[in-house]
Formats: sequence, structure tokens, C-alpha cells
Amino acid sequence: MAQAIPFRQASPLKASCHQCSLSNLCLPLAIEENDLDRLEDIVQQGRIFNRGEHIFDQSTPYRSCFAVKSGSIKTSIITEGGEEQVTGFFMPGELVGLDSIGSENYACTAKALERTSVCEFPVDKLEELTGKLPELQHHMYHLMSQEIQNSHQLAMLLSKNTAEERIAALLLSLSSRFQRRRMSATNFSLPMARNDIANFLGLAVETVSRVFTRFQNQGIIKARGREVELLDVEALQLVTREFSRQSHP
Amino acid sequence: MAQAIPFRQASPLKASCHQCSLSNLCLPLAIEENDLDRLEDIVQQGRIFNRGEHIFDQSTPYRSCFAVKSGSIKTSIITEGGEEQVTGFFMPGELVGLDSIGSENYACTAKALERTSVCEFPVDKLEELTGKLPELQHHMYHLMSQEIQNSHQLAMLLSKNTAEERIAALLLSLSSRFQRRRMSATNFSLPMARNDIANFLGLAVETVSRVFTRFQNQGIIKARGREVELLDVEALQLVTREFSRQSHP
DNA sequence: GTACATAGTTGATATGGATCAAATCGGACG
DNA sequence: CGTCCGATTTGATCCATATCAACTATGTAC
Repeated sequence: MAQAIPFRQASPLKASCHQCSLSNLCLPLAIEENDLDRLEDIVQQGRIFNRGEHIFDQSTPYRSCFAVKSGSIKTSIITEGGEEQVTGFFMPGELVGLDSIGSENYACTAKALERTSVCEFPVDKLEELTGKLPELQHHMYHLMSQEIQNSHQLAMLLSKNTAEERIAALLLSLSSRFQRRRMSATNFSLPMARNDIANFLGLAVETVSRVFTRFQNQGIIKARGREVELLDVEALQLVTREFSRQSHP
Repeated sequence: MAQAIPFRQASPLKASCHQCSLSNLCLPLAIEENDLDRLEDIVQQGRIFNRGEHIFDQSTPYRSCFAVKSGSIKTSIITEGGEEQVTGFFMPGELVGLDSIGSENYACTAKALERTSVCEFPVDKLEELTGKLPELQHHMYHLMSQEIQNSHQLAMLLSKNTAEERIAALLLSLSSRFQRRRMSATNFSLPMARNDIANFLGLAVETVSRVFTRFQNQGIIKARGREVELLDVEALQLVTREFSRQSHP
């Protein structure tokens, strides 16, 4: 491993968005090459969290949003009663904490689902920078509106779709997100437990489990634990659209 | 009415955020008095829509977001199959279209629920302005994150709460939004049809109707058509919290 | 004022998924 | 290698809400 150590050891924590393999997914994608330094100046890179550790906690003062570098994160909100609602899963290249920007406190809790490394963007500096770089500001608006749309899609899924449709949609969403990272779209391992899937999709764990085995029996997927193989993507897509088809044939 | 006509008749469409009674709810609240002119310069004020008319349509090019001046608006997304999902209701002082800022096209359709007047903010000019006014930019981030949080709350409501809890939550939300506008918190008329409520909350119309009459029989509300009176706000609040209480007494 | 259409209510029945219960798997750790 | 504890699966039963059906109220056009 010795040869992997970079020459510039003087500033090991200095971010290097330039070399990051995720720069085409993450914030840098919005920025001109020569403005990238300004983003690097405000990023704190390379913080590592072990499975189960909190990146930030609901109701604590908002400081930063985070880009996932490797690993994965789940966010959830906790009601007064202690009930948990998983609001999202975040994979490399995705930004966590947008739901609280501009607020005093974090609106949710972010937890590492596995060993995860993140890049931290202090919000005060980020806002300052977006004020100077219109493309970056535009991209932030875009990311945030995307987040709203995602959440609306989730609400739709929850209010109108069956258990099978919800799970098919989740599998396809994960699939396309793996694909964006040039990984297999049909062969991946779920970063989250069945419990988290159930909570996120508004189902009981038992139902999630049953649907997985039903899909398996139908030859649509193969699943052993968290390892999943999508055997028939078209069938999955059909499941997610079945609902809308039935109503308007 | 003659005496109500302003002196400066030369520019009747010139916005006057300065005088607007909603300025403490709407975008102006984020801006210093002396920067307000710059906001007024980009606003197009006073467009009127009749009940049922579309303010904008899903999948058409994104141009502007809108502040409700009077009346009310519902937003919804339509699936490929033609199925509708109501994603929100917007009342005076609230901003519509944040879910698409930074996108090419509108992500939803906005429809006037009654005769409604709006102020239009062309997005290119708005982005330009937020680049110059940090407080305004901050406020935009805040509004958008608020929208994400709202949607997460909705998702939670849909995935974890009973019909009664959902409807109680909606009534309380409307109540507090009327109150912000210095209107009665207990006596108001619903801007939307039962159908829209049902769709928004992921219920059947029949269920909504039944819950309304159940609440009425319990003496919690009085409802005749769209006219609603909240007789026992605490009872309503209790209903929304009942769920969380049961799980963690 | 009458008629038709749309919105809302009420009743009867069916069902998808929750819940309860129990068995099995899997991985961390001594 | 065996033990233990949480995660997952499987089975049996129940219930909240959807669905189907019919009726009533409201409002709008003529």
C-alpha cells in the first residue's frame, strides 16, 4: 500500500474534488473547472463513520450538509412519541441534509448504514459560495427541488400503491443509482435492513419479507439476505406501472 | 370605491410589496426595507385565475414560481396512467412551484381552487436577485427545506397514521395557517373538495366523509359542507398524537 | 322553477396488509 | 466449535379502510 500514499502529504485533509471519481455526480458537476478550487477550499473531506454512528442528529444546530463519498446513510425523523420514520437512503455522490438548509436545527437524524466516508460542507461557507457562483446556486436549487419531488413520489407511492409496487419501485430506484456509479444495475447488495425498507415504505417487516419471496418465486429477483439480483427488470417495471395501467387501460 | 384608487395610476401593474398585507409571510419578510424595491422590480403582480384554471402545467417549461395573494391553489402530479396525486394546498402568503426550481419543466400542475390572485416571480430574475441578496437566498433555502420537511411529514402521516389522525392533522394545519393570517383559527371554510382531501391524504372519499361525521358526532367539529368549525382543538391535537402516545406511553 | 350534473353522505361487503406467534437463519464472540 | 441475540422468514388470524351501491344535497343552466 506504500505506493498509494500521495506526495502532497503536507495537507492530507485538503479536499481533492478534482480527482474524486464522484465529481460528475456530486456538487462539482455544477462548477467550472477553474472555480473548483473555491469549493475545495470550503470542503472538509474524509470523515469516516462506522455502521450505526450518527452523522448528525435531529434538533441539534444545523452546521453542514454532507456528500456521501463511500458507504451509505439513512435519514429518519423521530416523533415526540419516539416513533421513527425513515425519510431516505443516500448513496455515494448524493447530498444529505438538504431538508434542513436554512433552518436552525437539523430536521432529521442521519445514520451510517455501513462504514461510510463523507465530505462536509459547512452551510455558512456554502451559502456564501453559492452567492458568488450562480451555477452552483442553480444546482443547489435543483438538488433541493429534486428532493421535494422525490418526497412527493414517495408520498404517492405510500398513498396509492400496493406493497409489491412499492418494493419494486425501491429496487428499481436502487438499481438505477448503482448504475449511475458504473456498478451493476442488476447485481448489488442492499445497504439497509428489511426493517428500514419496511419503515421507509410504510409496510410491516413481514410484508417486505413476503413480497421478496413472492418476487423470488415468480423468478423476478433472486435474493439471499441483502444480496439481490434482478433477474427480470422489465417485470419489475411492469409491477410499478400496473397500478396506473389498471385505472386507465 | 373611488377613493381606493391609488394616485400612481401610471403603473398599475407595478408590484407594491411595500403595502402588501402579506409581506410578513411572503418573500419580503427576508428583505431589508431598502432592498424591497429590487424584489418589486422583478415581480409581476395581480394575475387572476378563476376556479379550475391552471397556473402552470406539469412538464411545461419552468418559468416562474408564484406567491398566492388571495384565494388558494392545489398542486398535483399526474402519473403516466393519468392517476392524480395531490401534493399540496397553498394559501395566501405561500409560495407555489418550489418543487421545480432549477428544473427544466414544472414537476406538478397548479390549479386554482377558487378565484385566486398571484404574484409571479420569473425564476431567472429571482435567481439573479438571490445571488445578490444573501438574506433572500437564505430564505429561499429555508422555504425549500421547509417544503421538503412538509413532504416528509406527509409521508409519515400516510405511512403510519389512521384516517382520523390524518384528517385531524390536516384540519389543524389549515387552522394554524388561517391564524397566521389573523383569521379565525376555529371557523373557516375549506378551500378544497372532499375529493382533494381524500386524494391528498391517501384515503377514499367515503372515508373522509365518515371521519367528518364521526368527529361531528363526538362534538369535536361542526361541519356543513365546506364550512368548518373546530369546537375542541385540544381533542383534535390529542387525536394526532394518540398514535405516538400508544407506542411509547 | 325544473332538470341535470356534481359533490357529499351512508350502508354493506370484501380484502390487503397488520398483527400475533413461532420457527429458522446468520453472524459475533467466547 | 458451540452459544446467543438480532434479523429474517413463514403461518394464522384480524381489522381498518377500500370498494361497490344507493341515496341525498347542492348548485347551475335553461
